[in-house]
Amino acid sequence: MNKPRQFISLLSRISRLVNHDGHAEGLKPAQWDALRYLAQANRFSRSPGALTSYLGATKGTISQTLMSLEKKGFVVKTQDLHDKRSVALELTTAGKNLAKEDALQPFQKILSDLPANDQKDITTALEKLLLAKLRSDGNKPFGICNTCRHFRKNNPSGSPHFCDLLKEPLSDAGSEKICIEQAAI
Amino acid sequence: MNKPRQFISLLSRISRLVNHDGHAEGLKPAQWDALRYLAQANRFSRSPGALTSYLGATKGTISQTLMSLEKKGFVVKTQDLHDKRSVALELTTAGKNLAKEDALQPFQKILSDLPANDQKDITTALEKLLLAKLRSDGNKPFGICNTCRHFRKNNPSGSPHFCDLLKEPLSDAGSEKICIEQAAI
DNA sequence: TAAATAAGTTTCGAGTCGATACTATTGTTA
DNA sequence: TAACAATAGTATCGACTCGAAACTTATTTA
Repeated sequence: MNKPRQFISLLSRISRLVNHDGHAEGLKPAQWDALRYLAQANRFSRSPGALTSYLGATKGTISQTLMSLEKKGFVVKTQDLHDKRSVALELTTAGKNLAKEDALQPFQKILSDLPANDQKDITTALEKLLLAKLRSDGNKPFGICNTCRHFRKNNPSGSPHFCDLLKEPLSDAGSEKICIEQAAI
Repeated sequence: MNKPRQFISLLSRISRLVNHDGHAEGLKPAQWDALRYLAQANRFSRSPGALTSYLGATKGTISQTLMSLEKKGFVVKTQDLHDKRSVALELTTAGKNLAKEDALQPFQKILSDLPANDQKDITTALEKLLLAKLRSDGNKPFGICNTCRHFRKNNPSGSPHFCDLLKEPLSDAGSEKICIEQAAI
């Protein structure tokens, strides 16, 4: 069997299993993806547009998914004060609790049951593959705030940290979250 | 950011990108999955039931997917002679040609552009993860025929190889294919 | 200020997917 | 061997997915 075909097979089979596990707790895979994102994204990144870009979907699809999550009581929408076109998304308490019971927990368990160096190798491999694909597609990486070139640690006045791009203060917790503007140093 | 969440994020994001690429050439991801499988499966494994088990879907869903592929002219169904309940699936010439232009080719290119040892590490990692998950879910591995405990190489009389489970001769090409009965040695 | 752009929503059509019910055929068992 | 169970698939339902395209408001830009 030739190597190329093997890689594609592996990738598609794993994706399928991931997708399959995404049917849990009455949600669909896409809804879990949105919930997971909203639980991890910082306040600059919790909008339908950011979610659209993160998930690589179209605006219409995201709109539908958010509508479902809102109807189920996991998400609330509020209008942005500065830009009246924009919508700010927030998880409800129920949404936050559900996000903790992630549908992909079984997969997490699989990993945890493997030897420690396998765990590390697998995570590293997935990271490399994801970044290469994102770069190739020209998509934003959506990395962690405090790994960004605009992150300024320990700003003396006020909040502990600072975003030099958005000119906004950052809390300790906030700087651990996913940001749509994150760019490698 | 805690490690567990990171792994789940990586996994779900990659799955999503894979799924996204699966919308190509007028087919859907599930249809590509079926096409890819049929292009690789040996004759004992080209049935709706085997495909159902391989893809971890329900019989109804597979029935629908196959109906689409049949209507598009990529698959033909024939009734099994021995068991009149069973259906044998075969790719048409168009189906075989399409399978060569796999929708996940872009992903393959991503991998090929990485350093050789990264390619190997990533493939190995995916293999480990997939096998661990399949084992945990109690699913069949659907491995390659000639890596099976029932594979007998170079049977003297007639065809070059032999399956000791199904008591059937195996060609060289056939023994390179995916089999539903494959079991680790 | 008019035109372009951007953020979201709405609608459409084909497909997905789990669940359930159903048909036909084959195996088992009493 | 007749009755029952198991197996291979199909059909239908409802909620959802997803790309595409049309459409509404806002906000920029020229």
